[in-house]
Amino acid sequence: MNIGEIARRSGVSRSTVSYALSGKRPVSQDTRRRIQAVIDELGYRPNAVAKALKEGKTRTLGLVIPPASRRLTDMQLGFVASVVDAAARADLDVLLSPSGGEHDRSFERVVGGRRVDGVILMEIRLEDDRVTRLQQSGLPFVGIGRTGHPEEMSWVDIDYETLIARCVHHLADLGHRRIALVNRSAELVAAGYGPGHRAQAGFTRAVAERGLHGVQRCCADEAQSGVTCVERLLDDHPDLTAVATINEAAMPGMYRALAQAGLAVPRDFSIIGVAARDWAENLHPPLTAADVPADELGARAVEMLIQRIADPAIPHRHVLVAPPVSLRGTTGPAGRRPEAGDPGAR
Amino acid sequence: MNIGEIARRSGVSRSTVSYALSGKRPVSQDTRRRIQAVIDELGYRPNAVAKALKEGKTRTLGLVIPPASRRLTDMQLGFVASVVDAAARADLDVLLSPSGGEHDRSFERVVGGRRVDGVILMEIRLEDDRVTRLQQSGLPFVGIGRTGHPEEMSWVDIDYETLIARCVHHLADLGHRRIALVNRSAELVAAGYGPGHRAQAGFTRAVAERGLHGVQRCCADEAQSGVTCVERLLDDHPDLTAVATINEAAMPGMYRALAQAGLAVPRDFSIIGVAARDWAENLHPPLTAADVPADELGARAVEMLIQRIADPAIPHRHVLVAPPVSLRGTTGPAGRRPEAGDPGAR
DNA sequence: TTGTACGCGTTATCAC
DNA sequence: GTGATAACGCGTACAA
Repeated sequence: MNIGEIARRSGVSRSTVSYALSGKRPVSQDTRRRIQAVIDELGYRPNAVAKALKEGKTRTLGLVIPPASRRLTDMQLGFVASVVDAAARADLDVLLSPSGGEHDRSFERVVGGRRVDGVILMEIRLEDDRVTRLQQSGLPFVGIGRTGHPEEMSWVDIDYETLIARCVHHLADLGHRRIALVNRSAELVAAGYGPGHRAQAGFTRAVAERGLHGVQRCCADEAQSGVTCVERLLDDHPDLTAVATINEAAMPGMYRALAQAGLAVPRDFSIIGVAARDWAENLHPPLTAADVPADELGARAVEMLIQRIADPAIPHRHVLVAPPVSLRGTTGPAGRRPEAGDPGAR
Repeated sequence: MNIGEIARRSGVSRSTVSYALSGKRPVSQDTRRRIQAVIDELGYRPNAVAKALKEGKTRTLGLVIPPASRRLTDMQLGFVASVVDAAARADLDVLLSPSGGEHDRSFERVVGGRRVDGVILMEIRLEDDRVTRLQQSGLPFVGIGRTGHPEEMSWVDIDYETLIARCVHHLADLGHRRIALVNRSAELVAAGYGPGHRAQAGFTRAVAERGLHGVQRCCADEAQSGVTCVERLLDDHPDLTAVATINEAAMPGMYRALAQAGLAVPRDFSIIGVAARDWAENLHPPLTAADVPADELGARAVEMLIQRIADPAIPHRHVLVAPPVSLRGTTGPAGRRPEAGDPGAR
């Protein structure tokens, strides 16, 4: 069922069929109708692969996601959803490449095989092989996240450093003196995961500026780890009165640990984070958080990528968002933790 | 940077380069090394599009997902993750098609344009245009879910009818007499969404078998709707003592509504569901549920699809899973609901 | 090992 | 203005 078959049955040449379909050359009403009738009858659709080969455009975007084995966070899912959505609106398809490791086969197929017109990269590290690979391949790409050399690529990112600092200041304004940062997993931070490092930097800076006492902890990206992480924090630092976090997945567990320790939020303990907007809203209780507009970021990344594909020579663009903190009632004035056996803790 | 360029620089013909790479014909050690040196130097990788055109195989699977706009449930995400994962293990890429409506452009591009070797379809309705379209296209496909004419396609599915019946029997065994089914959204059920209808059927049947009093409710797929749905159920049926549900997304809200009504689970009220295994485990409290092995189903679907691609003539296969109910403590003996103002409710 | 036809749609070029 | 011919994109595989 190819264009030659349509041409034969309509009694015209292949090029005439092509012109009739694309409209790039006028074709007489009569011929056009005859061709269309055959097409409708046989249900012919041009072969997208042949078209892609000829035009050198696949009309497909590659989306590199973390390996499916480890669960994606809600924010990551928000990115994926918005990228897929924005691409569909531009009549582009999305090819998924689940690749975390260094020399991933899926990544190599998509990038090396020129299966896509451009790539969107997630979960970028400060030093990232995939970025290097993409840069030398010349394939247009946009990061959701950035490396330690952010000038050399196009990206959209969340300003974790500023946002965590903002969280710390908010807590300090409420009178908290001893606070903790619950970061992403130790492996991720050790691997040079940007947000983890930038959150640390922002925390350290803000804590110093306000003369607070700050503790930092890594925590695996899942609820149970959130439980044990907070349990240990409470044990080790009886005078802790608040936590800031960028670890969405651990949040439900952190709530649970506080409840089990008999601490009411926000009366006895405050908690604040950086999280996807709708996720923070739907948490129970809704979390006071810097609301990351995941859907907007994915759409911006797609838009930037489409521009780079159209003209790879344009200068790199950088979008750094620092959304305001939405107060939803999980932070309050620092009190004294009603800790049994340590009534005078400060 | 194509195969001709490599051939020129190595001083051999294009076909020799091709054979050196594929190994389908012997090539002398010397020539092979010379070719490999050029390839390494230039970083040549065969163009996947040209290869796909020549071979008539894209080495890509299409995955049709619900439109990204409405959030995917945890079970759907589990399907996507396991499909992507299983495909990657077989060195296949996955092309996403977010399409819910009838004549979706993305779906038409993927199916009509022969961009993929096969398709996995999710969220199938009893009457589903996309299934019809795929059947007449001749493109191999496998459903995660099935239509009302299940013989005419290959699928893996969850036996919601049996599972909900099993839930009802479990509740009946515990002495519950008045129970409710919380279904998926009214629109989905009205549109002929299979699981919704089959759950209804199983519920109706089991309730009749045990002589119980059953109520059915549709509920939008999100937490807030779960709250109002349960609130209304409790209002309308003061003697209700248990709920069974297939609506994951509404569950957190249902828990909340029970807590706010002062009902302790499972002392005052029992709740049971059909849900993805790890999701049910991580809920708080962990939900007594028929544990759907989402990862296994996705992998099975991919495996079946790969077989159908290899030989489209093999008979259709059907995998219907009915996992056992895992008791996690959200069901207990029917008591009397400690309802203020209605102490004698039965 | 090499030459070459092929898969399929697009488009420049030529002819009427 | 319309229609047809042929080359092209790139890798594969048969015939020589």
